[in-house]
Amino acid sequence: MKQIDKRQQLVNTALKLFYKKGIHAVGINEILVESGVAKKTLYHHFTSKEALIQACIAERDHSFMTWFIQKCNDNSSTEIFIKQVFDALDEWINDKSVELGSFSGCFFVNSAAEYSDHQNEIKKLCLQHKTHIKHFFEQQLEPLIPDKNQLNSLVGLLLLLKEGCINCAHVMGDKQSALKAKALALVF
Amino acid sequence: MKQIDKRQQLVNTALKLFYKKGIHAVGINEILVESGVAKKTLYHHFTSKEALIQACIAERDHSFMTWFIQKCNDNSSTEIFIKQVFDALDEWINDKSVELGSFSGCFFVNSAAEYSDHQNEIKKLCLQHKTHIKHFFEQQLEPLIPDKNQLNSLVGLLLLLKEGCINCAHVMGDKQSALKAKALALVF
DNA sequence: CGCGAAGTATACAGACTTGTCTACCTGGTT
DNA sequence: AACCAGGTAGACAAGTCTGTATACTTCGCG
Repeated sequence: MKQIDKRQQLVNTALKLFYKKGIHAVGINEILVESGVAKKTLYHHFTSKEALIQACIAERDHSFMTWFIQKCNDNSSTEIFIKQVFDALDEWINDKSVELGSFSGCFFVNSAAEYSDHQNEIKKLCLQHKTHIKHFFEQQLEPLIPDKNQLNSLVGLLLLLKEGCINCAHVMGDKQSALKAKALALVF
Repeated sequence: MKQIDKRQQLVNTALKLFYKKGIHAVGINEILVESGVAKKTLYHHFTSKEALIQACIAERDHSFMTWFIQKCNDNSSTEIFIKQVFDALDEWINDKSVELGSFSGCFFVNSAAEYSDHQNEIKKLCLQHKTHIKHFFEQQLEPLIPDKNQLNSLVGLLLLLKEGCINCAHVMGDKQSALKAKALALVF
């Protein structure tokens, strides 16, 4: 760690640009200019653009999960938990959570759409993030809902509404979608 | 119209490739080879790649709406209508509707993610498709639900669940998401 | 003091991109 | 019979992309 870790600087800049414009639309030179880092340094830390992309996805997975878990830490009742989940999503959608950057839909959905091959490493990493979310829901709700079937169907509902409101907000511009989703989730 | 309309041939091939791989990932030469059309012919029908992309989005909007409206034509009760909607989505997700091509998520969500500028023509066309869907829902349910508030909240629910199940199926690989969404929608 | 890791700056190779241009072919209409 | 819109094939211009190479600088540590 010299002054500011150049590797981290590259990942942060690349992630910001990839998230905003899409992966294929952003070239390496743009990332270099924006971050103020030399090309040699990039290829010192990463073997290729592909490796940089994978590091960005890992970074986003980590920072998103950290943020989300911290926002939804109270699982004293299902009602409280559900409220936390969609209030957090509402904050994200309406740019009230600085750590996630300007809202531009789900980075993993956007990125997965740019790769067709299901064996592709990037596509697999995107899917992995979604299972992280699912596991988190299951882990938090397990103590509250003893019946396995009931648990699974609530987790399924939450995932469906989460994906739904993120996409309605992104492509339809409905910035209240998370609050609508919350109201629906609370009716069970 | 000579034998087979070359313009249509180009749009069909380009749409298939854009949908599968993403817009930026597909070059014009790939479209030419795949469709067996000469470059001169492409630039005879379209001023640029951008114009071809726009034609593809218009084509997808048209073919998707035609298919969807035909699948959801019975609005004798809200229950029947909701069942039709999610059964149609289930067919699409599980590749039982040939006219939509191999399922790869929502073409409009995928495409919109590749453009950052909200003034971009392509992004606007993607948003337009989503309003077409919304208007269709409103138009079909209006005679069945006299109360405006109730109508709006049901339309909102359907849009949320529709986007949700499409994305869960695409990025999480949950091919039963449409049936789950149907069950939830029917509880109101 | 000197070494080596990490950095800057930039030229360059080689492949790929969009879009233009020339030269030629084909089939229907007047 | 002659014309011409619409087609093929492919070379080419001009630019962009990733990744490599060269030459120089800075800084912490033994």
